[in-house]
Amino acid sequence: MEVVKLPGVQPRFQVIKDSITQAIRKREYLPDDQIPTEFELAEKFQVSRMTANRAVRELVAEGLLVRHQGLGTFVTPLKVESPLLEIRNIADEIHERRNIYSNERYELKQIEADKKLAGLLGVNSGDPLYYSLMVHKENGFPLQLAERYVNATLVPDYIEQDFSRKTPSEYLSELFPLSEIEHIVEAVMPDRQEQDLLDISANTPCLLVNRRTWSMNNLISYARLVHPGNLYRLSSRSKI
Amino acid sequence: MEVVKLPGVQPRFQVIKDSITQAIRKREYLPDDQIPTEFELAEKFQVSRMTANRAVRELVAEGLLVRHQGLGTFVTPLKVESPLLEIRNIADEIHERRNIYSNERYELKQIEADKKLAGLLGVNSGDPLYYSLMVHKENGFPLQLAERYVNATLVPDYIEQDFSRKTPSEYLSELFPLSEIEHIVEAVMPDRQEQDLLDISANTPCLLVNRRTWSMNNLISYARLVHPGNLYRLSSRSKI
DNA sequence: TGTCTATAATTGTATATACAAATGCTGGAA
DNA sequence: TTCCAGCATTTGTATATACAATTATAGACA
Repeated sequence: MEVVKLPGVQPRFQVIKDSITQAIRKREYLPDDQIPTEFELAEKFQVSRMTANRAVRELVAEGLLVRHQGLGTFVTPLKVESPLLEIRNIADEIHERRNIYSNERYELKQIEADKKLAGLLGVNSGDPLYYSLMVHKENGFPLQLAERYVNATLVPDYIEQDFSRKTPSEYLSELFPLSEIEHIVEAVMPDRQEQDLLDISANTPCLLVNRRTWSMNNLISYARLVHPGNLYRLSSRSKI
Repeated sequence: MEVVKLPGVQPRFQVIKDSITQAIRKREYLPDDQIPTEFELAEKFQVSRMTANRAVRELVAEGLLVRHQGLGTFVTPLKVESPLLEIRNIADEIHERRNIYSNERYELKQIEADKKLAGLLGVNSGDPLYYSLMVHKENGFPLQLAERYVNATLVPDYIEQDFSRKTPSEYLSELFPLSEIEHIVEAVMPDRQEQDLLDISANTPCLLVNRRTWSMNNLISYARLVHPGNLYRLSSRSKI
Protein backbone atom coordinates (compact mmCIF):
# COMPACT_ATOMS: atom_id res chain seq x y z
CA MET A 1 0.00 0.00 0.00
CA GLU A 2 1.19 3.38 -0.96
CA VAL A 3 1.45 5.57 2.07
CA VAL A 4 1.28 9.27 1.55
CA LYS A 5 2.74 11.32 4.35
CA LEU A 6 0.52 14.26 5.06
CA PRO A 7 2.01 17.48 6.32
CA GLY A 8 0.73 16.80 9.81
CA VAL A 9 0.01 19.28 12.54
CA GLN A 10 2.62 21.82 13.39
CA PRO A 11 3.91 22.02 16.93
CA ARG A 12 2.16 24.74 18.83
CA PHE A 13 5.29 26.75 19.49
CA GLN A 14 5.86 26.72 15.73
CA VAL A 15 2.42 28.13 15.09
CA ILE A 16 3.22 31.01 17.40
CA LYS A 17 6.59 31.56 15.76
CA ASP A 18 5.02 31.64 12.31
CA SER A 19 2.32 34.00 13.44
CA ILE A 20 4.83 36.48 14.83
CA THR A 21 7.12 36.11 11.85
CA GLN A 22 4.25 36.78 9.47
CA ALA A 23 3.16 39.81 11.40
CA ILE A 24 6.66 41.22 11.20
CA ARG A 25 6.86 40.50 7.48
CA LYS A 26 3.53 42.16 6.89
CA ARG A 27 4.77 45.18 8.82
CA GLU A 28 2.05 44.76 11.41
CA TYR A 29 4.85 44.89 13.92
CA LEU A 30 7.48 47.46 13.02
CA PRO A 31 11.09 47.49 14.16
CA ASP A 32 11.32 48.42 17.85
CA ASP A 33 7.63 47.68 18.39
CA GLN A 34 6.81 45.76 21.50
CA ILE A 35 5.12 42.43 20.87
CA PRO A 36 2.69 40.75 23.28
CA THR A 37 4.09 39.40 26.52
CA GLU A 38 4.44 35.70 27.12
CA PHE A 39 1.27 35.76 29.19
CA GLU A 40 -0.68 37.43 26.43
CA LEU A 41 0.66 35.03 23.82
CA ALA A 42 -0.16 32.08 26.04
CA GLU A 43 -3.67 33.42 26.46
CA LYS A 44 -4.14 34.22 22.78
CA PHE A 45 -2.92 30.86 21.53
CA GLN A 46 -4.27 28.91 24.47
CA VAL A 47 -0.92 27.42 25.45
CA SER A 48 1.17 27.45 28.57
CA ARG A 49 3.64 30.23 29.17
CA MET A 50 6.52 27.82 28.63
CA THR A 51 5.34 27.16 25.10
CA ALA A 52 5.01 30.85 24.36
CA ASN A 53 8.43 31.30 25.96
CA ARG A 54 9.99 28.74 23.65
CA ALA A 55 8.50 30.35 20.56
CA VAL A 56 9.78 33.78 21.52
CA ARG A 57 13.15 32.48 22.70
CA GLU A 58 13.78 30.81 19.36
CA LEU A 59 12.81 33.92 17.45
CA VAL A 60 15.34 35.81 19.57
CA ALA A 61 17.98 33.23 18.68
CA GLU A 62 17.07 33.72 15.03
CA GLY A 63 17.53 37.45 15.38
CA LEU A 64 13.96 38.59 14.74
CA LEU A 65 13.27 39.74 18.26
CA VAL A 66 15.14 41.15 21.22
CA ARG A 67 14.07 40.84 24.81
CA HIS A 68 14.73 42.90 27.90
CA GLN A 69 14.04 41.34 31.22
CA GLY A 70 11.45 43.31 33.10
CA LEU A 71 10.50 45.29 30.04
CA GLY A 72 9.25 43.11 27.26
CA THR A 73 9.98 41.75 23.82
CA PHE A 74 10.61 43.91 20.81
CA VAL A 75 11.10 43.56 17.08
CA THR A 76 14.79 43.77 16.31
CA PRO A 77 15.70 47.28 15.18
CA LEU A 78 16.90 47.57 11.62
CA LYS A 79 20.52 46.97 11.02
CA VAL A 80 22.64 47.79 8.07
CA GLU A 81 22.78 44.99 5.63
CA SER A 82 26.30 44.06 4.90
CA PRO A 83 27.45 43.94 1.34
CA LEU A 84 27.27 40.53 -0.18
CA LEU A 85 29.84 38.96 -2.32
CA GLU A 86 28.99 39.17 -5.94
CA ILE A 87 30.69 36.29 -7.57
CA ARG A 88 30.61 36.28 -11.29
CA ASN A 89 30.69 33.39 -13.59
CA ILE A 90 34.24 32.46 -14.39
CA ALA A 91 33.46 31.53 -17.96
CA ASP A 92 32.02 35.00 -18.55
CA GLU A 93 35.12 36.60 -17.15
CA ILE A 94 37.43 34.54 -19.24
CA HIS A 95 35.33 35.31 -22.28
CA GLU A 96 35.52 39.00 -21.64
CA ARG A 97 39.23 38.89 -21.33
CA ARG A 98 39.26 37.32 -24.77
CA ASN A 99 41.90 34.88 -23.94
CA ILE A 100 41.94 31.47 -25.43
CA TYR A 101 39.23 29.66 -23.63
CA SER A 102 38.36 26.03 -23.67
CA ASN A 103 36.32 23.75 -21.60
CA GLU A 104 36.87 20.06 -21.65
CA ARG A 105 33.90 17.95 -20.95
CA TYR A 106 34.94 14.93 -19.05
CA GLU A 107 31.55 13.64 -18.05
CA LEU A 108 27.87 14.20 -18.56
CA LYS A 109 25.45 11.64 -17.26
CA GLN A 110 22.25 10.99 -15.43
CA ILE A 111 22.45 9.95 -11.81
CA GLU A 112 20.16 9.44 -8.88
CA ALA A 113 20.20 11.89 -6.01
CA ASP A 114 21.76 10.55 -2.86
CA LYS A 115 20.71 11.94 0.47
CA LYS A 116 23.16 14.83 0.46
CA LEU A 117 22.39 15.93 -3.07
CA ALA A 118 18.70 15.56 -2.43
CA GLY A 119 19.04 17.98 0.44
CA LEU A 120 21.07 20.44 -1.57
CA LEU A 121 18.69 20.43 -4.53
CA GLY A 122 15.46 20.11 -2.60
CA VAL A 123 14.40 16.84 -4.20
CA ASN A 124 13.86 13.36 -2.85
CA SER A 125 16.52 10.70 -2.64
CA GLY A 126 16.52 8.69 -5.84
CA ASP A 127 15.15 11.50 -7.99
CA PRO A 128 16.96 11.90 -11.33
CA LEU A 129 19.73 14.48 -11.65
CA TYR A 130 22.09 15.35 -14.43
CA TYR A 131 25.72 15.50 -13.49
CA SER A 132 28.41 17.22 -15.49
CA LEU A 133 32.08 17.64 -14.82
CA MET A 134 34.27 19.96 -16.83
CA VAL A 135 37.48 21.89 -16.60
CA HIS A 136 37.70 25.48 -17.72
CA LYS A 137 41.05 26.55 -19.08
CA GLU A 138 42.64 29.75 -20.17
CA ASN A 139 45.59 29.63 -22.46
CA GLY A 140 45.88 25.97 -21.64
CA PHE A 141 46.03 26.36 -17.87
CA PRO A 142 43.23 24.90 -15.76
CA LEU A 143 41.39 27.61 -13.88
CA GLN A 144 38.33 25.87 -12.62
CA LEU A 145 36.94 22.43 -12.09
CA ALA A 146 33.17 22.58 -12.34
CA GLU A 147 30.83 19.86 -11.21
CA ARG A 148 27.18 20.56 -11.73
CA TYR A 149 24.07 18.82 -10.54
CA VAL A 150 20.92 19.84 -12.32
CA ASN A 151 17.35 18.96 -11.44
CA ALA A 152 16.53 16.60 -14.32
CA THR A 153 12.81 16.93 -13.82
CA LEU A 154 12.93 20.69 -14.34
CA VAL A 155 15.56 20.70 -17.08
CA PRO A 156 15.04 17.48 -19.05
CA ASP A 157 17.03 18.69 -22.09
CA TYR A 158 20.19 19.49 -20.16
CA ILE A 159 21.80 16.20 -21.02
CA GLU A 160 21.48 16.75 -24.77
CA GLN A 161 23.24 20.09 -24.88
CA ASP A 162 26.57 20.71 -26.55
CA PHE A 163 28.54 22.51 -23.89
CA SER A 164 31.57 23.09 -26.07
CA ARG A 165 29.90 26.17 -27.52
CA LYS A 166 27.74 27.30 -24.69
CA THR A 167 28.60 26.86 -21.03
CA PRO A 168 26.09 25.19 -18.73
CA SER A 169 25.39 28.44 -16.94
CA GLU A 170 24.77 30.25 -20.20
CA TYR A 171 22.35 27.53 -21.25
CA LEU A 172 20.58 27.50 -17.93
CA SER A 173 20.31 31.24 -17.56
CA GLU A 174 18.67 31.54 -20.96
CA LEU A 175 16.10 28.91 -20.18
CA PHE A 176 15.59 29.79 -16.56
CA PRO A 177 15.97 33.45 -15.77
CA LEU A 178 17.96 33.67 -12.58
CA SER A 179 15.93 34.89 -9.66
CA GLU A 180 18.16 33.93 -6.78
CA ILE A 181 21.67 32.74 -6.29
CA GLU A 182 23.61 31.47 -3.31
CA HIS A 183 27.35 31.21 -2.93
CA ILE A 184 29.19 29.52 -0.15
CA VAL A 185 32.95 29.80 -0.24
CA GLU A 186 35.37 27.55 1.58
CA ALA A 187 39.07 26.88 1.55
CA VAL A 188 39.88 23.23 0.95
CA MET A 189 42.71 20.97 -0.07
CA PRO A 190 42.24 19.25 -3.43
CA ASP A 191 41.54 15.54 -3.57
CA ARG A 192 43.38 13.28 -5.95
CA GLN A 193 41.05 13.76 -8.90
CA GLU A 194 41.10 17.50 -8.44
CA GLN A 195 44.87 17.54 -8.37
CA ASP A 196 45.00 15.66 -11.64
CA LEU A 197 42.37 17.65 -13.43
CA LEU A 198 43.64 21.04 -12.27
CA ASP A 199 47.26 20.03 -12.63
CA ILE A 200 48.23 21.16 -9.15
CA SER A 201 50.13 19.60 -6.29
CA ALA A 202 48.55 18.08 -3.23
CA ASN A 203 49.46 21.07 -1.08
CA THR A 204 47.91 23.80 -3.17
CA PRO A 205 45.02 25.28 -1.24
CA CYS A 206 41.89 25.75 -3.28
CA LEU A 207 38.84 27.94 -3.21
CA LEU A 208 35.69 25.91 -3.25
CA VAL A 209 32.62 27.81 -4.36
CA ASN A 210 29.31 26.08 -3.77
CA ARG A 211 26.73 27.76 -5.92
CA ARG A 212 23.02 27.12 -6.03
CA THR A 213 20.66 28.87 -8.38
CA TRP A 214 16.94 29.42 -8.28
CA SER A 215 14.55 30.44 -10.97
CA MET A 216 11.09 31.49 -9.92
CA ASN A 217 11.38 29.64 -6.65
CA ASN A 218 12.60 26.46 -8.30
CA LEU A 219 15.97 25.22 -7.25
CA ILE A 220 17.59 24.56 -10.59
CA SER A 221 21.18 23.59 -10.00
CA TYR A 222 23.98 23.07 -7.56
CA ALA A 223 27.53 23.62 -8.73
CA ARG A 224 30.75 22.76 -7.00
CA LEU A 225 33.50 24.95 -8.36
CA VAL A 226 37.11 24.37 -7.38
CA HIS A 227 39.78 26.99 -8.12
CA PRO A 228 43.47 26.72 -7.39
CA GLY A 229 43.99 29.31 -4.70
CA ASN A 230 47.13 30.71 -6.18
CA LEU A 231 45.55 31.29 -9.56
CA TYR A 232 42.19 32.71 -8.89
CA ARG A 233 40.62 35.40 -6.80
CA LEU A 234 37.03 36.09 -6.11
CA SER A 235 36.56 39.76 -6.23
CA SER A 236 33.71 42.07 -5.54
CA ARG A 237 33.45 45.80 -5.27
CA SER A 238 30.22 47.54 -4.67
CA LYS A 239 29.00 51.00 -4.00
CA ILE A 240 26.62 51.44 -1.13
CA MET B 1 29.44 52.55 46.97
CA GLU B 2 30.91 51.18 43.78
CA VAL B 3 29.28 47.92 42.92
CA VAL B 4 31.30 45.55 40.81
CA LYS B 5 29.27 43.08 38.84
CA LEU B 6 30.82 39.66 39.09
CA PRO B 7 30.50 37.25 36.21
CA GLY B 8 27.87 35.32 38.13
CA VAL B 9 26.88 31.72 37.76
CA GLN B 10 26.12 30.44 34.36
CA PRO B 11 22.73 28.89 33.73
CA ARG B 12 22.89 25.14 34.01
CA PHE B 13 21.87 24.51 30.43
CA GLN B 14 24.75 26.77 29.40
CA VAL B 15 27.20 24.71 31.42
CA ILE B 16 26.07 21.61 29.57
CA LYS B 17 26.31 23.38 26.22
CA ASP B 18 29.82 24.55 26.96
CA SER B 19 30.88 21.14 28.13
CA ILE B 20 29.68 19.49 24.93
CA THR B 21 31.12 22.24 22.76
CA GLN B 22 34.49 21.90 24.44
CA ALA B 23 34.50 18.15 24.03
CA ILE B 24 33.78 18.51 20.34
CA ARG B 25 36.47 21.11 19.89
CA LYS B 26 38.98 18.99 21.73
CA ARG B 27 38.08 16.14 19.42
CA GLU B 28 36.86 14.04 22.31
CA TYR B 29 33.71 13.66 20.28
CA LEU B 30 34.39 13.22 16.61
CA PRO B 31 32.02 13.98 13.75
CA ASP B 32 29.23 11.41 13.63
CA ASP B 33 29.96 10.25 17.17
CA GLN B 34 26.96 9.73 19.36
CA ILE B 35 26.84 11.90 22.45
CA PRO B 36 25.13 10.93 25.70
CA THR B 37 21.36 10.78 25.74
CA GLU B 38 19.30 13.41 27.46
CA PHE B 39 18.78 11.04 30.31
CA GLU B 40 22.51 10.46 30.74
CA LEU B 41 23.26 14.16 30.53
CA ALA B 42 20.59 14.87 33.11
CA GLU B 43 22.16 12.29 35.37
CA LYS B 44 25.72 13.48 34.79
CA PHE B 45 24.98 17.15 35.39
CA GLN B 46 22.31 16.53 37.99
CA VAL B 47 19.61 18.42 36.14
CA SER B 48 16.20 17.53 34.84
CA ARG B 49 15.81 16.08 31.39
CA MET B 50 14.18 19.30 30.19
CA THR B 51 17.32 21.22 31.02
CA ALA B 52 19.49 18.71 29.19
CA ASN B 53 16.99 18.85 26.36
CA ARG B 54 17.30 22.60 26.09
CA ALA B 55 21.09 22.45 26.01
CA VAL B 56 21.11 19.88 23.24
CA ARG B 57 18.30 21.53 21.32
CA GLU B 58 20.17 24.81 21.20
CA LEU B 59 23.33 23.10 20.04
CA VAL B 60 21.33 21.53 17.25
CA ALA B 61 20.01 24.95 16.29
CA GLU B 62 23.59 26.18 16.23
CA GLY B 63 24.58 23.36 13.94
CA LEU B 64 26.96 21.47 16.21
CA LEU B 65 24.75 18.47 16.69
CA VAL B 66 22.10 16.56 14.81
CA ARG B 67 19.42 14.45 16.39
CA HIS B 68 17.39 11.52 15.20
CA GLN B 69 14.30 10.65 17.10
CA GLY B 70 14.54 7.17 18.49
CA LEU B 71 18.23 6.92 17.75
CA GLY B 72 20.17 9.57 19.57
CA THR B 73 22.20 12.73 19.19
CA PHE B 74 25.33 12.95 17.05
CA VAL B 75 28.09 15.38 16.31
CA THR B 76 27.32 17.07 13.01
CA PRO B 77 29.18 15.33 10.19
CA LEU B 78 31.77 17.49 8.51
CA LYS B 79 30.35 20.69 7.07
CA VAL B 80 28.91 20.75 3.56
CA GLU B 81 25.96 18.88 5.03
CA SER B 82 23.82 21.80 6.09
CA PRO B 83 24.11 24.76 3.76
CA LEU B 84 20.61 25.77 4.68
CA LEU B 85 21.39 26.45 8.30
CA GLU B 86 24.87 27.85 7.99
CA ILE B 87 24.40 31.34 6.75
CA ARG B 88 27.20 33.38 8.07
CA ASN B 89 28.28 36.73 6.95
CA ILE B 90 31.64 38.22 6.55
CA ALA B 91 33.93 38.78 9.46
CA ASP B 92 32.67 41.19 12.04
CA GLU B 93 29.15 39.88 12.07
CA ILE B 94 30.38 37.32 14.55
CA HIS B 95 29.35 39.97 16.96
CA GLU B 96 25.69 39.76 16.15
CA ARG B 97 25.51 36.18 17.21
CA ARG B 98 25.04 36.35 20.91
CA ASN B 99 27.80 33.92 21.68
CA ILE B 100 30.67 34.67 23.92
CA TYR B 101 32.74 36.97 21.84
CA SER B 102 36.16 38.32 22.50
CA ASN B 103 38.88 39.95 20.58
CA GLU B 104 42.39 39.96 21.79
CA ARG B 105 44.47 42.88 20.76
CA TYR B 106 47.95 41.75 20.16
CA GLU B 107 49.28 44.84 18.51
CA LEU B 108 48.40 48.40 17.69
CA LYS B 109 51.08 50.71 16.39
CA GLN B 110 52.02 53.33 13.88
CA ILE B 111 54.06 52.30 10.88
CA GLU B 112 55.24 53.74 7.61
CA ALA B 113 53.71 52.55 4.38
CA ASP B 114 55.97 50.38 2.28
CA LYS B 115 55.53 50.27 -1.44
CA LYS B 116 52.96 47.55 -1.45
CA LEU B 117 50.83 49.07 1.31
CA ALA B 118 51.13 52.47 -0.29
CA GLY B 119 49.64 51.02 -3.45
CA LEU B 120 46.84 49.30 -1.62
CA LEU B 121 45.88 52.37 0.40
CA GLY B 122 46.51 54.97 -2.26
CA VAL B 123 49.13 56.87 -0.30
CA ASN B 124 52.82 57.54 -0.80
CA SER B 125 55.59 55.33 0.48
CA GLY B 126 56.61 56.50 3.93
CA ASP B 127 53.23 57.97 4.77
CA PRO B 128 51.99 57.12 8.27
CA LEU B 129 49.63 54.19 8.76
CA TYR B 130 48.14 52.59 11.82
CA TYR B 131 48.48 48.87 12.04
CA SER B 132 46.41 46.62 14.25
CA LEU B 133 46.43 42.90 14.70
CA MET B 134 43.78 41.07 16.60
CA VAL B 135 42.19 37.68 16.92
CA HIS B 136 38.44 37.38 17.04
CA LYS B 137 37.17 34.49 19.04
CA GLU B 138 33.83 32.94 19.68
CA ASN B 139 33.38 30.80 22.74
CA GLY B 140 37.12 30.90 23.13
CA PHE B 141 37.99 29.57 19.71
CA PRO B 142 39.82 31.66 17.15
CA LEU B 143 37.66 32.40 14.16
CA GLN B 144 39.52 35.21 12.49
CA LEU B 145 42.89 36.84 12.47
CA ALA B 146 42.46 40.46 11.47
CA GLU B 147 45.27 42.75 10.40
CA ARG B 148 44.24 46.27 9.55
CA TYR B 149 46.04 49.13 7.96
CA VAL B 150 44.37 52.48 8.38
CA ASN B 151 45.23 55.74 6.73
CA ALA B 152 46.61 57.65 9.72
CA THR B 153 46.18 61.01 8.06
CA LEU B 154 42.45 60.49 7.61
CA VAL B 155 41.83 58.73 10.94
CA PRO B 156 44.30 60.21 13.42
CA ASP B 157 42.41 58.96 16.49
CA TYR B 158 42.41 55.31 15.47
CA ILE B 159 45.41 54.48 17.58
CA GLU B 160 43.78 55.71 20.78
CA GLN B 161 40.66 53.60 20.54
CA ASP B 162 39.75 50.81 22.91
CA PHE B 163 38.93 47.96 20.60
CA SER B 164 37.93 45.61 23.36
CA ARG B 165 34.46 47.09 23.34
CA LYS B 166 34.06 48.16 19.75
CA THR B 167 35.61 46.45 16.78
CA PRO B 168 37.73 48.51 14.42
CA SER B 169 35.13 48.27 11.69
CA GLU B 170 32.41 49.43 14.03
CA TYR B 171 34.54 52.39 15.02
CA LEU B 172 35.43 53.20 11.44
CA SER B 173 31.94 52.84 10.05
CA GLU B 174 30.56 55.22 12.65
CA LEU B 175 33.15 57.85 11.84
CA PHE B 176 33.31 57.25 8.13
CA PRO B 177 30.04 56.14 6.57
CA LEU B 178 30.87 53.35 4.20
CA SER B 179 30.41 54.30 0.59
CA GLU B 180 32.30 51.53 -1.13
CA ILE B 181 33.78 48.23 -0.22
CA GLU B 182 35.99 45.72 -2.01
CA HIS B 183 36.51 42.10 -1.14
CA ILE B 184 39.07 39.82 -2.68
CA VAL B 185 39.03 36.25 -1.52
CA GLU B 186 41.88 33.79 -1.82
CA ALA B 187 42.75 30.37 -0.50
CA VAL B 188 46.11 30.31 1.26
CA MET B 189 48.15 28.23 3.65
CA PRO B 190 48.77 29.85 7.01
CA ASP B 191 52.24 31.07 7.89
CA ARG B 192 53.82 30.34 11.21
CA GLN B 193 52.36 33.28 13.06
CA GLU B 194 48.91 32.59 11.67
CA GLN B 195 49.10 28.98 12.76
CA ASP B 196 49.97 30.05 16.28
CA LEU B 197 47.37 32.76 16.60
CA LEU B 198 44.56 30.75 15.06
CA ASP B 199 45.61 27.55 16.74
CA ILE B 200 45.59 25.51 13.58
CA SER B 201 48.01 23.12 11.95
CA ALA B 202 50.30 23.97 9.06
CA ASN B 203 48.13 22.10 6.60
CA THR B 204 44.83 23.75 7.33
CA PRO B 205 43.82 25.74 4.27
CA CYS B 206 42.57 29.21 5.06
CA LEU B 207 40.29 31.73 3.50
CA LEU B 208 42.03 35.05 3.09
CA VAL B 209 39.70 38.00 2.67
CA ASN B 210 41.31 41.22 1.55
CA ARG B 211 38.97 44.06 2.26
CA ARG B 212 39.34 47.71 1.38
CA THR B 213 36.85 50.34 2.39
CA TRP B 214 36.10 53.76 1.03
CA SER B 215 34.21 56.65 2.53
CA MET B 216 33.30 59.49 0.24
CA ASN B 217 36.01 58.57 -2.23
CA ASN B 218 38.64 58.33 0.46
CA LEU B 219 40.36 55.01 0.85
CA ILE B 220 40.12 54.47 4.57
CA SER B 221 41.45 51.05 5.37
CA TYR B 222 42.82 47.80 4.14
CA ALA B 223 42.15 44.66 6.15
CA ARG B 224 43.66 41.25 5.78
CA LEU B 225 41.33 38.70 7.36
CA VAL B 226 42.39 35.08 7.71
CA HIS B 227 39.83 32.37 8.54
CA PRO B 228 40.54 28.70 9.08
CA GLY B 229 38.93 27.05 6.07
CA ASN B 230 37.32 24.29 8.03
CA LEU B 231 35.68 26.67 10.45
CA TYR B 232 34.36 29.42 8.35
CA ARG B 233 32.32 29.95 5.27
CA LEU B 234 31.66 33.04 3.32
CA SER B 235 28.11 32.96 2.26
CA SER B 236 25.94 35.17 0.20
CA ARG B 237 22.49 34.77 -1.15
CA SER B 238 20.75 37.42 -3.08
CA LYS B 239 17.57 37.86 -4.98
CA ILE B 240 17.93 39.30 -8.40
C1' DT C 1 11.40 68.88 46.21
C1' DG C 2 14.19 65.10 45.89
C1' DT C 3 15.29 60.41 47.24
C1' DC C 4 14.61 55.95 48.62
C1' DT C 5 11.63 51.73 48.83
C1' DA C 6 8.30 48.55 47.93
C1' DT C 7 5.79 46.60 44.32
C1' DA C 8 4.11 45.18 39.84
C1' DA C 9 5.29 43.57 35.42
C1' DT C 10 8.04 40.84 32.62
C1' DT C 11 11.46 37.81 31.32
C1' DG C 12 14.86 33.90 32.75
C1' DT C 13 15.66 29.42 34.41
C1' DA C 14 14.58 24.91 36.43
C1' DT C 15 11.78 20.86 37.41
C1' DA C 16 8.53 16.92 37.38
C1' DT C 17 5.42 14.95 34.66
C1' DA C 18 2.96 13.23 30.71
C1' DC C 19 2.24 11.60 26.38
C1' DA C 20 3.45 11.43 21.28
C1' DA C 21 6.53 9.94 17.59
C1' DA C 22 10.38 7.65 15.37
C1' DT C 23 13.60 3.96 15.18
C1' DG C 24 15.81 -0.52 15.80
C1' DC C 25 15.38 -4.95 17.63
C1' DT C 26 13.47 -9.20 19.05
C1' DG C 27 10.59 -12.92 19.16
C1' DG C 28 6.79 -15.32 17.42
C1' DA C 29 3.63 -16.53 13.59
C1' DA C 30 3.04 -18.09 8.89
C1' DT D 1 13.09 -18.44 6.27
C1' DT D 2 10.39 -14.24 6.00
C1' DC D 3 7.44 -10.98 7.77
C1' DC D 4 5.09 -8.53 11.11
C1' DA D 5 3.70 -7.05 15.74
C1' DG D 6 5.08 -5.35 19.73
C1' DC D 7 8.58 -3.51 22.83
C1' DA D 8 12.49 -0.70 24.49
C1' DT D 9 14.97 3.38 23.66
C1' DT D 10 15.33 7.99 22.59
C1' DT D 11 13.88 12.29 21.13
C1' DG D 12 9.85 15.82 20.60
C1' DT D 13 6.39 18.56 22.58
C1' DA D 14 3.32 20.46 26.17
C1' DT D 15 2.02 21.83 30.78
C1' DA D 16 1.79 23.52 35.59
C1' DT D 17 4.51 25.25 38.84
C1' DA D 18 8.11 27.68 41.24
C1' DC D 19 11.33 30.99 42.10
C1' DA D 20 15.07 34.31 40.50
C1' DA D 21 16.46 38.59 38.14
C1' DT D 22 15.66 42.99 36.00
C1' DT D 23 13.29 47.17 35.21
C1' DA D 24 10.04 50.93 35.75
C1' DT D 25 7.05 53.23 38.58
C1' DA D 26 4.13 54.68 42.26
C1' DG D 27 4.15 56.01 46.72
C1' DA D 28 6.31 56.94 51.25
C1' DC D 29 9.35 59.77 53.50
C1' DA D 30 12.57 63.40 54.85
